Amino acid sequence: MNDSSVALDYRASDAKQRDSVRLWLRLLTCTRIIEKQVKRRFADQYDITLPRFDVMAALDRHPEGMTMGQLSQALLVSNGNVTGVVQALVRDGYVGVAPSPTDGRSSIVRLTEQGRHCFTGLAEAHQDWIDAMLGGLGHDRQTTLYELLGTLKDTLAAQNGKG
Amino acid sequence: MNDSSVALDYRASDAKQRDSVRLWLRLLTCTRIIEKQVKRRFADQYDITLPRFDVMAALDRHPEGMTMGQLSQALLVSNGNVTGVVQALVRDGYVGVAPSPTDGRSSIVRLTEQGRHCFTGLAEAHQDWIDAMLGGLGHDRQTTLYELLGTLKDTLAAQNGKG
DNA sequence: ATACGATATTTCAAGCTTAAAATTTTAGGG
DNA sequence: CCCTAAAATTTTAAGCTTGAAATATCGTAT
Repeated sequence: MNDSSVALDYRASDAKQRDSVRLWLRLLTCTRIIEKQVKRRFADQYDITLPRFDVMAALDRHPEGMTMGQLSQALLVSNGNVTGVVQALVRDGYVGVAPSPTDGRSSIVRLTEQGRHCFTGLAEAHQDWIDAMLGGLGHDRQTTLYELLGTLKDTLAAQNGKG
Repeated sequence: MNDSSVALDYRASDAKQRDSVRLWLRLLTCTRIIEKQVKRRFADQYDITLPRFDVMAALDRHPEGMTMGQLSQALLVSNGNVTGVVQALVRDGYVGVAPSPTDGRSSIVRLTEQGRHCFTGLAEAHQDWIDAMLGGLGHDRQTTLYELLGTLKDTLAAQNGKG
């Protein structure tokens, strides 16, 4: 068992290693650990990948359907990426694609009945896993962490505008 | 510009969305934003990928060299993955591979002189970017966040042992 | 009507990622 | 020396990811 902070902490013994880099590495480590867990459990227990879950989650929130472009924007991934993931979900019967009635360029992607049913179970399991993984923090620390990450997200967004 | 928290926050309007899931989504969003920034800057300014930087960073900390297996362990990625990334770095002249003198199965990977020189610049830029991105938080909040993430990492590790 | 710029999507090439199978070498017992 | 189990690595197949190029369609100005 390798301690991931040590693993990812390049130049750990280097005094020049700046605090913010250490913070970043720790943020990255925590995220990767959780992501890996979730990914593995989805694969083991539901034979589904994280990107497919993400697409289904987005579609679940939009029963009216979404275009490829909307999906791409919502998930922060490229257009071409969405194409492949959606095609896989179509093959599996979880989503359906229909031409847009108003725009010949667009197609509307929707969960099928099977897809919606499947996703319900997926989402519930997902929430349980996350609850179990983060619950150990305790309510107060979770709240503080949530707020700090909110501040971080805001400062990042502010820089994004400027830079 | 899309607000990523909204984007990733599936069932944002659903009261059943649990607090820990919201926390997880925010953690994920922050990490992805920073990772994407760093990735893009490495690509634009140095024509290098994140995984290659990671390998070089690990090798920089081990001037004596590392085996493929050690690299794989240190970076938390698979064996086969390391093979490809190292091969790319060899092609670029940044690392060299030599057979292990003691174990015919193993090869020792090291930064070349060019690789070490290149990495110095990379690491400096990397630290500057992270500093700029996280610095806006302020020192106290950075410290608190660092500590909270440490606690999270510990509770995750504890579960890993049990689960 | 037609031409043009903008928009939506797909295709493509390159690269990262993993798990599983195959390969090679080591080390130890006959 | 041969056999075998374990260990290190590579290969392979499948999938995700991106950015750029190619298609197709829309809307509009002419």
